[in-house]
Amino acid sequence: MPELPEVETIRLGLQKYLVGKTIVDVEVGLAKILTGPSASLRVNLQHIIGSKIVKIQRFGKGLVIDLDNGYSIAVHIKLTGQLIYQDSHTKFAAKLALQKTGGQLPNKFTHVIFRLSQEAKLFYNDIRQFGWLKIVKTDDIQKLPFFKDLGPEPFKDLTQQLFSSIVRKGNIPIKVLLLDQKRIGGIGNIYSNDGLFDAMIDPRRKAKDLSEEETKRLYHSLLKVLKKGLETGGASEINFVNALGEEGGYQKYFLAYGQDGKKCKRCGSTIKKIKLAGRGTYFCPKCQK
DNA sequence: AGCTGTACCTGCAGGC
DNA sequence: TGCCTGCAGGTACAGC
Repeated sequence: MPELPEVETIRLGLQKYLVGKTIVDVEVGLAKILTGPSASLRVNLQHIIGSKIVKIQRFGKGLVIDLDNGYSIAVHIKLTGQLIYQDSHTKFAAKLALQKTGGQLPNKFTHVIFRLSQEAKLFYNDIRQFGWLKIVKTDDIQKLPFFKDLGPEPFKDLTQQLFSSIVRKGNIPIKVLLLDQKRIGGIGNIYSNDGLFDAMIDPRRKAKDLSEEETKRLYHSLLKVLKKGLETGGASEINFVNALGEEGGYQKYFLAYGQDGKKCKRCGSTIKKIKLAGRGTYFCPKCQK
């Protein structure tokens, strides 16, 4: 599931390949995916066609493609969105990871195609159509609903002290708190499960009941699993691929996520699966206290 | 205000 | 084989 490490992996790829390219044309297959200030798609596209890509930013699980004319394209890939870059040199890599869809781009899940300078293309694919792309003035990015309320995020402004104060205020299970993007930005179901496993903390415990020492341990465990996710290029459990269409490797290192019925890597007892706030939650009932 | 439950979608696994 | 059901999870929003 795309979380901070997965979205950052995409950002790094886009940063490498998109910066300096000009948007020549845009083809939209599913209108609800790409929106902008106007109700007219044609008017919205006028804000980006002919402009040059200058920078790719990430805020939590959101991406922002900045253009040289004061406009940006904000992107949220949600669960199954993919941003895949292709030019004459990169085609082959993308083909490998897209065998499920016949190894072709575009495919039936391609909803937007950006035609770029130098014969390059950027495809937005999304099986479940939950994701979105929004054309917006660069100055207004932080006014968008998702970005406006985004909490501090690991490796940026989330210090250990800040994390502690957020946890102390949480009158909800610690796992549910970790998933709340308004409190902390960038963590999703995989890394919350694995972080809690690494910190040996029961996901059901009320956040404010954690001791200072446990909170500190959890902070470092979260950074540890997120770092592993970054190093391995993200988790490709469902549909995640990087900007070249290649899968990541973190799924080989899952500690607790998706491990129900398997042996706990630490104590050997069985990993259990429960539901917490409607989400699959995996933990070791023996060593997560 | 803050929390919970559900909608948004589609593919896929499992049961019969 | 094929139909049906439930499940997967990030965010937005209705409702308590």
